[in-house]
Amino acid sequence: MIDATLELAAGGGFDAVQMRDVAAEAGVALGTVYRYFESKERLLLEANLEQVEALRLRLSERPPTGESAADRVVDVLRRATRTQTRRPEATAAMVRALGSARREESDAVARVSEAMTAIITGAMHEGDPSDRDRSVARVLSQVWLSSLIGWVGGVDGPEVVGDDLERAARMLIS
Amino acid sequence: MIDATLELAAGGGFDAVQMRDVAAEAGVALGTVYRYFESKERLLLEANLEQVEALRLRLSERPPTGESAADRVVDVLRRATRTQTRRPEATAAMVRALGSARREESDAVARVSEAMTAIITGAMHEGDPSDRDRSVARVLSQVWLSSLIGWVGGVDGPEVVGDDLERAARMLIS
DNA sequence: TGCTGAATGAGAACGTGTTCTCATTGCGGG
DNA sequence: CCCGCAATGAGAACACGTTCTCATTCAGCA
Repeated sequence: MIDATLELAAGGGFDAVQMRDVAAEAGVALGTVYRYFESKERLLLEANLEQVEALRLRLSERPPTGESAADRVVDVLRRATRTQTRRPEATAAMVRALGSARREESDAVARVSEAMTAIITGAMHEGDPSDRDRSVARVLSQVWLSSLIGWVGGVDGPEVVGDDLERAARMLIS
Repeated sequence: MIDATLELAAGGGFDAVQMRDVAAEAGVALGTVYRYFESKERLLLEANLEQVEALRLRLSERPPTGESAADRVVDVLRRATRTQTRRPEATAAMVRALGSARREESDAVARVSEAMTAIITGAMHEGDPSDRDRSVARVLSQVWLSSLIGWVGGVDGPEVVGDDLERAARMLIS
């Protein structure tokens, strides 16, 4: 079902992910989709979580390059941004799910946000992050989300996301 | 229509703002609502814009207190946060509209975000903001949006919004 | 083999955002 | 006063997320 979701999302964004189509594409009944995912948002959030975890895996295999912590964080964020902007429709669908999540989906939203924060602290340096590291990473993940919302909403171009993140990272990590 | 929207939103959040009810409450036909607001999101975004402009007005009448730029910015952000968290349902409705806006509403999203950024640069000091000021304000408005999304989505408590903003402001403005 | 209960399939049904149709109203120009 | 026309009212109609119903399948078990 998640594969079907990603495929439909990549094709036409949020609106193209229609629950009936997800069910058909996955070869199950509509009720079965709702047995496992309580809403369309959750379905997209779980798909998003898979993507973020995949990113985390790729990063652990091929760690970020860069001399300073700031450089490494910028590298990670730009790589992530490039991955997202390469599949604009799929990203738009998942970001929209993030932005319109209800209370019932708060656990999924929290997992996505924690995964992103962990990716950023991981790029800073080896070992446990300090409190300040965690605060910085949290801010960056918030900037990340808002930038993506601006991009998928057509407010900014795709390059703005990376630039915003780089500026924020360099201001926060000295 | 915007008054009706705000009233309904204050009562029950995003889901309580039903276009038929907005029309009835405003004493117009459903088609008339759609003549002036192309979608439910736009209706809520225009309502949100009014709120943000009202905040800007209040701040110009009663400027933020504080010795340093950081203190003044924190004061503004905390006041704004208090205003929002006092009407949780209305805020939830408008934030959800912001988070799920489509391309057609990009102008409204941009206006909200610009208004917020202007409020923050205005709190820093008199006169024109520098490029760095603008970057800092942009980051803070992004943190503001993401924090509100986290709050209305039930991920964080209301106090987290203010704390996140204060931490971010103090890290960015020295 | 037959029984039981959970999972699933198939599809109807409902609510709400959105679109469409068409008659009515009201106003400015002849 | 009447015409033309844009705005509006009233409500049907449509699309899609969500819920519900009920029959069928199938694994585990006696």
